[in-house]
Amino acid sequence: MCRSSSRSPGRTGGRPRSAAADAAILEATRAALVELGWSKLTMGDVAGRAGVAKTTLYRRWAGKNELVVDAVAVLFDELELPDRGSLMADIEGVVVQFAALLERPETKTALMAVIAESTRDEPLRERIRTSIVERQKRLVLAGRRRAQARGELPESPASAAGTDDLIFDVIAGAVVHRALVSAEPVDAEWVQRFTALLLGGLSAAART
Amino acid sequence: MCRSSSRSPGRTGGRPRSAAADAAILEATRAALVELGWSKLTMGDVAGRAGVAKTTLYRRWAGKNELVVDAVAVLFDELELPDRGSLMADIEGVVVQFAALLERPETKTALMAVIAESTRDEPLRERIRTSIVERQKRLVLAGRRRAQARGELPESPASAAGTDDLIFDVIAGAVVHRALVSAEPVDAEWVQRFTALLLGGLSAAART
DNA sequence: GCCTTTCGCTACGCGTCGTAGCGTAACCCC
DNA sequence: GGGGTTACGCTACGACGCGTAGCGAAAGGC
Repeated sequence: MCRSSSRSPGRTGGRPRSAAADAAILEATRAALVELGWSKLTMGDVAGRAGVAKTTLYRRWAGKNELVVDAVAVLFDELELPDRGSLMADIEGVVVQFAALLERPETKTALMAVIAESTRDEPLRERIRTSIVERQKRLVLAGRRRAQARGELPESPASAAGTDDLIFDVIAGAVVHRALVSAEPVDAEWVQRFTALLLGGLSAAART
Repeated sequence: MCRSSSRSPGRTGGRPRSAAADAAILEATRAALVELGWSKLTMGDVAGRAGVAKTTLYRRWAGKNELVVDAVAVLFDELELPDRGSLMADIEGVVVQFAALLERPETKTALMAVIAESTRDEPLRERIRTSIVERQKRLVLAGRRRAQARGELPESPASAAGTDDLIFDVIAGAVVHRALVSAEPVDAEWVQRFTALLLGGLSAAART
């Protein structure tokens, strides 16, 4: 996750990295994102908030991009998919959760910024993929399997893996676009209309 | 669009702003985005490329954000929706076009960056909405009307305006997410699968 | 030909970047 | 409990981009 994991693993002895400092830095980064946003966030400011020296930050993260990815990634692990009884209810539930997560200023401001930077930074893109994107596909996987167990979707349709990726891009993309680009509220009515659209497409695909 | 439009309109006399300089600056901004990306793009560099003084940039744009929005907005006007004979073909066509536009480095890198900044900058968000988002909803509107004329969609379904917005968020969001977040290719197979999903949802909604 | 506005140019103070060097503190191993 | 090793806080530094001010010159309207 952070630079410390890329140190030579066979080493011994020496003063270990302070885990408390790691936590304080990531927390300070999120706080700074809330107050300052992306462009006005500085490494020196984060260091001051966390009560550590600026050099300590640079010993662990290469720069602002990597630091913010790690600070924000854990927020996405809050997403859950409890069994709400039907595929429709499950989808609506996760959409509402995701929209609420994107409403938080540290999330919305950081997510788009690091994605923008990742278009010119291949290692950063890979970091985002592994730390955020791939981890949350678990939600789609769980939802599909549960719907299959209920009989709402056919067992193992052709090329299920590609379908999971497609569903993920549609759900996450639509919610992000609605919330951040169109800048209109993800309210109950929109969620219901979107879910109905997606569900209609899924059942239509199941029929063929 | 640029600051010049917000000057006192009733003025008279004086040396007029150079339209050639405007064009050169916007072109230089796109070139700089391709080479440097967002974070390494500087106002001084753009001025140098455009062959104008740095002060000239600041006379017309408040900063990097506003400049880049104007430089990128015109690229989205290239999108067209020729009649391809069916709703399915029309959707596939516009998705392919949009994906190609997002493949261009100046587009992908700038779009996400200005959206990120807009989460903390209300005027910038409004500028993006009027310059980019609202203008491209014309594509959804044209596609729906054409499909209705063909009999593929029912005339004036309940709350068509909200549906147009929903379709726009789903299409644009899914393509952006696939291309920039998941960072996987928007190839012919994906386009067909996505279009089938969307089309299934639309026809399912039309049946109720 | 006068007035107004823009233009290119130079220079400036300010803040952030990312690094280097130092002395000190914390920990592991023997 | 030393000795070795590594992290830490602190300070200082050069480099660079920011955004503005002031100047003389150029370009157009009336």
